[in-house]
Amino acid sequence: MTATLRSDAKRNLDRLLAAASECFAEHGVDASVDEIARRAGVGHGTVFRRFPTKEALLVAVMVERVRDLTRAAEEALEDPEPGPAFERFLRRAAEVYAQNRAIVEGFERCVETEEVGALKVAVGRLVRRAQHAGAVRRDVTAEDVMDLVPAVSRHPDVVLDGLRATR
Amino acid sequence: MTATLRSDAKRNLDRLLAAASECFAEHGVDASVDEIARRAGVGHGTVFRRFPTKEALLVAVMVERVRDLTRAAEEALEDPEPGPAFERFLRRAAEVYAQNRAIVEGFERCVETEEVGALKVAVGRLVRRAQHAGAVRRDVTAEDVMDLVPAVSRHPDVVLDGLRATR
DNA sequence: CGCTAAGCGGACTGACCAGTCCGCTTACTG
DNA sequence: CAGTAAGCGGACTGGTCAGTCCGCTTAGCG
Repeated sequence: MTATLRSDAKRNLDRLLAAASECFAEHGVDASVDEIARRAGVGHGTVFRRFPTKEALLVAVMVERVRDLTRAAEEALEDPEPGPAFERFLRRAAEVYAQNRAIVEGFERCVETEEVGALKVAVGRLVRRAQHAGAVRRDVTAEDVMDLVPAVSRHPDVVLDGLRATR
Repeated sequence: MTATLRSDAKRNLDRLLAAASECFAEHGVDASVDEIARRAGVGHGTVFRRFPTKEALLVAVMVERVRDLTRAAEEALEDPEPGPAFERFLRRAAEVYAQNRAIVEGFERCVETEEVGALKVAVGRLVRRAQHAGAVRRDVTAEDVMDLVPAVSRHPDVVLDGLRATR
């Protein structure tokens, strides 16, 4: 996929991705390319040599965050207790959300990537397993749960209680 | 406060507010002044004759929405059943939220107005009354509840269950 | 009606931003 | 170490936006 880069180019690319990740997290998807380039210590022409548009850079960064979450979900699946594992994952996702102003809009830009597909699969398993164990109400899907992440980040007790199996 | 306006000016102001309300609802706070003016059928110079900045126009519009909600909360307070009245108000607020892309950011711009103060008072009463009646858990405040409106709009059953008194 | 101040709208400005381009620099190859 | 392609950055473009200004229009008073 990526042809071999010259060593300086590789270093700049790494810095660029790190700077973009920070800027998007701090300022949301409206963070400007200029600011990202400045923080990375490169000219902004360099940004567009690596990514055709700002959008492509955003997606590249967000896909990384999605992978982080997928990994967290898969780890939770290895926990023998379905209910607590589910809850731990949700709290983790809420933390990520709280620390990244670009998450919601960034996600929307990624919905068609295979990475988001993988996340949905992992969360789906996590949810169904918890439902099977009687820890989570039956009428919610993985998408509902991911939808509720922002609410969990601000009011975990209320939302987690609401998600528990009724009766 | 407002000096008497010439009849044409009054008509334009009314149209302007209506157009702004629609545009902000549809496109969020980033709706452009040009589009608002176009929809109102006026030149955009007219916007700035009535409001010093776009921000001021936004606040004027949002304050109206806040008043609507305050009225709804006060009506709910007249319902003899605290629990259902609280729930009905929350669903109503969620509807308003769902139909207005500017609500969240618009609210932030109004937090210091007396109108938002009045809303908080009314919702506070509604919440405490429902808590007294055992219909709502004790550990939430009016602000928590208003915070949860977006979540209610998408997942009313989960969130309302979470808000009910436990045990 | 005629006078005038209130009102009007659109041309204009300056700030900002994504994306392009090109002359200079530098890491690697042989 | 020399040649060169890969890489670089910043000037430039075109578009959008909020906010200003001024010559024209018109509501409404006397």
